[in-house]
Amino acid sequence: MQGTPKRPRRAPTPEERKQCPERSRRLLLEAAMDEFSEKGFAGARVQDIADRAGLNKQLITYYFGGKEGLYRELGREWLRREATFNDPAVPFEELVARYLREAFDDPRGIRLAIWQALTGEVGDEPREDLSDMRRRQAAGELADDLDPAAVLLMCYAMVSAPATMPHAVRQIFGIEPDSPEFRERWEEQLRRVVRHLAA
Amino acid sequence: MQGTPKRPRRAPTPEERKQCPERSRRLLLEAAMDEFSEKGFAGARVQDIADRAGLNKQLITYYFGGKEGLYRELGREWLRREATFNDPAVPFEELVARYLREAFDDPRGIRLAIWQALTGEVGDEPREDLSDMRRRQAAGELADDLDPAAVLLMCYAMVSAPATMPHAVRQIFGIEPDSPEFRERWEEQLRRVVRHLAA
DNA sequence: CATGCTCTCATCTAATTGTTTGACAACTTC
DNA sequence: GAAGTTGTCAAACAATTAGATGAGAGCATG
Repeated sequence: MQGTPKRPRRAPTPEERKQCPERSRRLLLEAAMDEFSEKGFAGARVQDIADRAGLNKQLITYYFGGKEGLYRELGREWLRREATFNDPAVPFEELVARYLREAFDDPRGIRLAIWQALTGEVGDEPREDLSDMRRRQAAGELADDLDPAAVLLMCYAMVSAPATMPHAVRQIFGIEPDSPEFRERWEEQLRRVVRHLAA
Repeated sequence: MQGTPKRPRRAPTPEERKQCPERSRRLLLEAAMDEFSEKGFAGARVQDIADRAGLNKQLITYYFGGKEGLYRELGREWLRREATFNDPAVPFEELVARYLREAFDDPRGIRLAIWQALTGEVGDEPREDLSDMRRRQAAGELADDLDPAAVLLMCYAMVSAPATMPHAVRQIFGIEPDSPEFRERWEEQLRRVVRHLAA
């Protein structure tokens, strides 16, 4: 127990030290999104999150009250972003394609959602509004014999598929789920299927 | 450190003690399937698995070499079962419906697979055989403009959807994913969609 | 420049958890 | 029935990990 007399701590980049509080919070959230979406809540390590953010892990307790608080905050944040989609003016096929591209570009949100679903967490999201789907059906964008709710769920499932079952993609297609080839092929097929559901 | 002098251990049901080795293995595998499919590898506790099996947790090491060994064995076992499906004689719509019922009756396999996918485990399953799908397409069970591989993946996704996104089911349908109402409704819609993909 | 507040860090602590150890019962074989 | 093997268990162990503690910088305000 010899006391290394506390080295004066090397400068933590003084100029970017100034506006730290908000910056640190942001860094932690970003790092947490990476870790949690990759390994889930149980699998993620606060040490890894802190390392990734380049900060001390105690800050997780300081800012979010601990690992779980950080996780919850992440969920809340994602929910806020989620809400801002669905443009009634754009055709359904295009809407789905947009969602898909978003999912390809950053699968973390979907992965996080799946993890939450698997671990049985119950976020109290409001009941989904189906009136837009019904309108599209009435406008002929969707066959009359189909249930708008079911179609919506199927679209979710298909958009998420590359993230939730990458192994199946490899097995069936023989290519990597995140390769440009697959992206293109999957989007095209998704569009065709949507068209089939209109006829 | 007073030695409780080892109570003679209450009888572990002597008659069913006889054929234990295989029985214990089986019990552990079954319990492990429950736990792992419910909480994933990181979330599952060997203690819980042992409790559920009514056995001592040390037996997990004894039989499977530890938690991870048990997990792997489970994956291998599932793969064996998976292989025995796909009857070329039965129409595609019916095939999908069967898969779906299987998934509803015991979602553990699907949940386990999703968990493995999420944690990025790479089981080296062989390349999926698409010749049957192509045959069906040629026979008119599938529209010509669709990619058989894509349709197959979509079916997987739709069958798994209730397990992978129960939250979405509640949000969109407003009912429980495992309720008979939903089961029925989802199967019917799945059938209709498959029919749409044939036209 | 002293004082106080905010942000940050290194270290310690307590709890959890997978695995090891050693003992002992059941069954088999001789 | 003695000896050895196999199956089972309880308790100890070692590693991991989330959170607590306390101290020290940065920066504002008096």
